[in-house]
Order: sequence, then C-alpha cells, then structure tokens
Amino acid sequence: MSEVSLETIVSLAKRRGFVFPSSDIYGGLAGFYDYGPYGTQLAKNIRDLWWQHFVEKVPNIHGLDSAIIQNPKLWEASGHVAGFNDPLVDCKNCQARHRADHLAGVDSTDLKKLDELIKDKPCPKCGQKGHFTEARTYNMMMKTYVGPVEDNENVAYLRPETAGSIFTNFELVRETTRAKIPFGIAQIGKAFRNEISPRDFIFRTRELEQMEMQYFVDPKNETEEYENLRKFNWNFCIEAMGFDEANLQWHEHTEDERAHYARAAHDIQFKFPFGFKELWGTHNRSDFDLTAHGKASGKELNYFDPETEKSYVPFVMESSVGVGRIFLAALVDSYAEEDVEGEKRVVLRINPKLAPVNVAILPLMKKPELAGKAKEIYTMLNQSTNLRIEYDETGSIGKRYRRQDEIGTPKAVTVDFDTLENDDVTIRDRDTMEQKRVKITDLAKELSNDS
RNA sequence: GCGGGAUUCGUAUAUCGGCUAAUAUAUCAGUUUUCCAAACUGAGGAGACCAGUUCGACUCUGGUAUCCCGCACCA
Repeated sequence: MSEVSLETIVSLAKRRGFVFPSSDIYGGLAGFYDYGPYGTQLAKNIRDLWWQHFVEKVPNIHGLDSAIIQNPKLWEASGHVAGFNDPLVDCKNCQARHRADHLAGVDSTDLKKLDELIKDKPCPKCGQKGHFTEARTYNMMMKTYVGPVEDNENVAYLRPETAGSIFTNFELVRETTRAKIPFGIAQIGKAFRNEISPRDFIFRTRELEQMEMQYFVDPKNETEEYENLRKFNWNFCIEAMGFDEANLQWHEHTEDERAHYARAAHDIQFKFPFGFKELWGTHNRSDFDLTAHGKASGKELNYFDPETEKSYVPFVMESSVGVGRIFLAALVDSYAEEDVEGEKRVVLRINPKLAPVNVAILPLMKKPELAGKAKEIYTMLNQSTNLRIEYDETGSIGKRYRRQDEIGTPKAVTVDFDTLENDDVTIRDRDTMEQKRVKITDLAKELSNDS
C-alpha cells in the first residue's frame, strides 16, 4: 500500500497533464483547478463508470441533467439560503472564529439579537469574555444575476449541490418514465460553494462536480433501502474503482455532525495523504426535501401507491460523491514506486478501465521502417477497436515504457525488426513488465480482452 | 478567515545586492539495429505579481496572489 505525499501527487498531476492550477499564468485562483489532457480523460472515465453502474445497468434509476441556475425559490425551500448565511464572529483576543448562533444557543440569523446574546459569553477557545466582533454572515452560495440589471430582483445562485433540481424534477421524471417506487434519479454535474478555505489540492474546491443519486422509497423500508445503498456505494469503490479496501473506512455521522435534512448519514472515508477524509456520502434525507418543495411550490410531491391506493411522501436515500475527490483517491490508491535494477520506477496501477490511455504503440527505434509499421498498427487498432491509443517514438524504448507507466497505461505494443519479418509484436504489461509475442492479426482481440 | 512556512526553467533543488542566474531530471533534434528512464553531441526553457529602499534588487522591506502546515469552517 502506498504512503504517497500530497506534494508527489500534485507534482505528478502537473508534470503529466492531469491537473493544473486554474489560470496558472495569472497566478491561479484559490479553489479552482483545470484538468489537463490525461486528467480530463480520467475524469470522463470515472463519470462513465459511475453512470454505467448507477444508471445504465439499473432499470429503475433514471438520468437527469438539469440547469446549474435554478429559480432561487428552490434554495430558499431547501434551507440553503438560510443555511448558507451562517452568522459568524471572531474572537478579537485569540482570533478564533465561531458560529454566533451556536454561542448564543439559539437558532437565529438576527445579527443584532445575536450580538446581544453573546455579549457576555466566554470564547470557547481562550475563555475571554466580551471580545467578539460583530456577527457577520458568509454566504456560501455563489451569486449571479439573471438579466441585464444587477439588483436584488435578479439575484440567482449557482447551485450548491445537484440534489435540489432532482427533487423539483421528481414528478416529471416519475410521470415520463412511469416509474414506481422504489426508483432513483441520478445526475452528474457541477456545483459551486464559496468555501472559506479551499484546501488539500482538489479535495475541497469552490467549483466541484458531483455524482449524485437520490433513491425514492417507501418510508417503511427506509432502513433496509439505506443499508442497501450504503453497500452499493462501498462495492462501487472496491469492485468498479478497484480501490484497496485498506484505504477505505466507514464514518457514521453523529447527530451533531448531520445536516439539517439528514436522519442518518454515513461517509465512506478514503485514506488521503492528509488523513482519512470524506469521499462518499450516504444520507437518509427522509421526506424533508419533497415536503419542503411541495409546500414552497404549492405542488404536492406525493406518491400514489396503486396497490394500497394510498398516497405518501417518499423518503429519499441519497448517494453523493465528488468527481474531484474520487479522482484524487484514484491517483493516491494506484500510485506506486518500486526499484527496477536500482532505478526508481513510478507506476500508476490504476484500474485499466479508468486509464487515460489503454495502449501505447512504440517502435523499438525511431527508424522509418519500424515507425512506419508502428503507425500502420496504430491506425488499424484505432479503426477496429474502442481503445484509447497513443503513439510514441521519441527516446529510448525503456524511457517510453516508464512514461506510460507514470500515466497508468496498462499495455504497450512494441514493433521491432522481427515484426517486419514475422508480422508479430510484443505486448508489455504495465504491472508485471512481462512481455509476450502476439501476431498482429490477433492484436485487437488480445488487447480488448485485457481492457 | 486567523497564525506559521514557502514561492527561482515542466519538475526537484542551488547560488548571489552587479546575473551572461547554476545543477539534476524532463522536453526537442541528432549519433548509436537500442526491450525497461544507457551514453554522447547540440537546442530551447525560470526568480509569482505590484510597490519601496538602492547607483544597481532574483537577493533587502512592504503589500497582493498562490501553495503547504495548524486552527476555525464544511450548510
């Protein structure tokens, strides 16, 4: 198991075109990152794999792709407008920052009232009384304006999570798919949060991409459905992503940790270089969302059960994971260094399905006869398979193997002088470095089997 | 947001108040019929940004930005 440092991952990510600081030439922008050529492909492969497992292969889960900007009423009903307006104070003595409403012991956003209530309270950190700044709010939702005039009438928010619009589309999806409970709605998309302090590379960013699935169930089955979803999420990490089980653990939220909507919450934590941290959340959101949106919109979001002929508000079991986080986990999980004849070899032992490049085509040397043959094979495979193939002729053959190792390419095909005589090539394996000789006519089949 | 540290070729490091900024590696071109980062030759590539001090600043000072570490935050 690897104990790779974050610096090593950041350096590799930049050096090999996985992740760049956003607007790098201007000095970057905190909380935002750009994905380079290999990173873009890796992220796409992760999304595709998730979509396959959560939508395409599941008959009663349906896909959705909703707008990033929604009617602001949605976020009022969901509790985000209030929740993202946490009143905060700083202790002028020790600089610690606290939630004013927590200090006051009340649930309020009235800043003046809170100032009054906490006036004589001690700072939880240093114990000093009467040193708090005035309460301020830090709205964590990104604001924008819809229409040409920037005023309060036109305020809108970039969604802070993808879940909201799944609830607003609940009835339309149910109707168009004729779905019966239990069923799910899944979505992959960007969300935005004005995090106070983005941290740990791409772990906590201000622009994030979520893969979420909300599963609507009969309240009487909540526990069973919740447990099933937890297992499903865990299995995806182990079986589909191929993560080392030793890098994963469960964390159950205590009542204090839980969000306002959650009846139960379990995180899958991954062993990042900065510790075990949340990778994937499973939440029992109860009927909180459908009830809230039903009330606020005036359109009841009930489900009529045709068997019992009764209506009820379904419970929501939520599965939520960030693309950036699972991307980072994939790099950390697969990064390995080993000694090969006294030299250090860096290899990403990543799930072949996720690898940005499946196959590298390499002429043994940059000779016209070898390069020509290799390019022929490249074209042939490109046309006859769905493999992602890369051609490389610069540098020694050993150097090119190591280049591909570093980006996790599972197979390399090498064209040598025997190829010209016998129409066969070697396939070199990323993990074992072993080679086998294969006829060019069998190449497509041979490579497709492995990927 | 608070406190601490850092910022020099793509990456990792060095040096210096006068810089023509060094080394390794990486990259590119070439030589070598070369299967695990070989060697050799050559090429391109840098002091985050903005001010100040100074005859002169990559070097000193201040601010800003970004990254890392701790704290807080994570609805």
